[in-house]
Amino acid sequence: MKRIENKTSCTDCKLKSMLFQELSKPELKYIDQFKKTISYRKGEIICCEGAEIKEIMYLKFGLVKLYKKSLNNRDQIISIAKPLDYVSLLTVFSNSTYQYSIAAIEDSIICSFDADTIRELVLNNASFGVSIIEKVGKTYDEIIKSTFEIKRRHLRGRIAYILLNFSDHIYYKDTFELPISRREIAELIEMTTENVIRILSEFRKDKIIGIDGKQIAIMNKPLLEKISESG
Amino acid sequence: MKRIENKTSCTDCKLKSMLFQELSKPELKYIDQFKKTISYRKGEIICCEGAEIKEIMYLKFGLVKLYKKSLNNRDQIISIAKPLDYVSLLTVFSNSTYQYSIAAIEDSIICSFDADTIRELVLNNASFGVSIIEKVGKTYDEIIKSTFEIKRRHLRGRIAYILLNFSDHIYYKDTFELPISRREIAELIEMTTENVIRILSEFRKDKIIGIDGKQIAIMNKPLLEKISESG
DNA sequence: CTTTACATATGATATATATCATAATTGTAG
DNA sequence: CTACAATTATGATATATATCATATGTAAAG
Repeated sequence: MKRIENKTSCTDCKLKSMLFQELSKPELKYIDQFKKTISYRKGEIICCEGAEIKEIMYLKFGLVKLYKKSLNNRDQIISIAKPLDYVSLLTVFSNSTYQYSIAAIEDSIICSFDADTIRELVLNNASFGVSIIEKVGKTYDEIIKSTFEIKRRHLRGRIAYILLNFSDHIYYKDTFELPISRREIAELIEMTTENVIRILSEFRKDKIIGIDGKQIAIMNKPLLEKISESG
Repeated sequence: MKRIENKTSCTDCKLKSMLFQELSKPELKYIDQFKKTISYRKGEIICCEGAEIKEIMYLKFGLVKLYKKSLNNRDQIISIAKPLDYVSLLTVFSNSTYQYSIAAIEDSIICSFDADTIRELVLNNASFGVSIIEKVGKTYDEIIKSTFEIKRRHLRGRIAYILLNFSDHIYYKDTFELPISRREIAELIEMTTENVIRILSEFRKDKIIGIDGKQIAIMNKPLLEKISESG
């Protein structure tokens, strides 16, 4: 189902900024030879935990979820990543197999580079290495921060927190379409699907949000923020 | 309360292996000039979340906890680190302030290097940079794995899991002294202090473990493992 | 077009876990 | 040595959350 395209060269790509800004033009041209640009449809799996890592992937467009599978069919979503957020995968330099699975939760475009080639580049360009350390470290710190924030809240607070997160840090709008199902929200903030649905309904009845399927409209943001903080 | 010593030079240090093996002798001599070796007593705070990062610290001996403070006086322990486990701090290259607090939970010895000096070294020695990426990435992946394992268990399973963790990955013995209080165990595996105490007592009554204060003896390991897996 | 599976929805009930209360023990500061 | 605080301990109770049951709507499969 995945389609490979190859239009933009790395030298012209505006999205290289975060990571590849340390690379020279010749270096960019060099990695461009090994680059694949792959589109994934919403729902498609990009990589599976345990599989061998052969390439380094960069999210250029879309939204993906990082998750770990649990035996009892209850996965845990580690984080939701958006473009520029990070090079998926974090694990690349430290492990030979993927430690997480990744799936597209919106139509996405991934730039994929041969892992050995990137490794070679780092050895020849230390400041490129530093920018990778910086980016990877910041991403992990954010994952840990977010886990911390979720764990310290009760269910209502968790729902409020995650709605505000979509609004303030992903869509930058008070009206948006949830990219994931109620079940996946449950896997993201550690609760049951029924309670996600129930609390969303409560918020709707209290006129804090409007719901139309996956469409969410935040109607009383101050109250939602208060619930996120203390509820 | 912290005492600064300076006996071993980095060139002779057996603990440099993980990270500094990529450095040449002159480089080791160079960082040696900026190195401080500091001893901390059990209970002492090594650094505080939010403070400016001026040095990179390496745990040479002892045991420390990485934790985040919560408003309601209920901290969350992110992980327990032992020597060679990692350079504390993970955050060093990605943030200007500490994202976690660190405290000694056993008498510990920390090697502390000026952060700018290390940064400079990385820029001059790319393979040193690669080894940092590898080590930091692996450490973060382990933290996320352990969080995943704790979240998917019920309370009894969590207690079993953490006891096995001390036994199998920290002390390599079935009899050991807990380095942390029941309250800290609660902060580590996300439950209340009372329930930690209660379940430990249950395990004692069921002859799975022996308890004498902080001294723990695992008496029925197969059963403890079964509880960790499915209980 | 029917069948099947999955997502959303809501109520009733069960249960795991937290909270509250109290006491003994241990550690610690004066 | 005494006084105070923190830790360990256990029981009773409250409550947050999960589980079970059932229904409707919606999307995928034959």
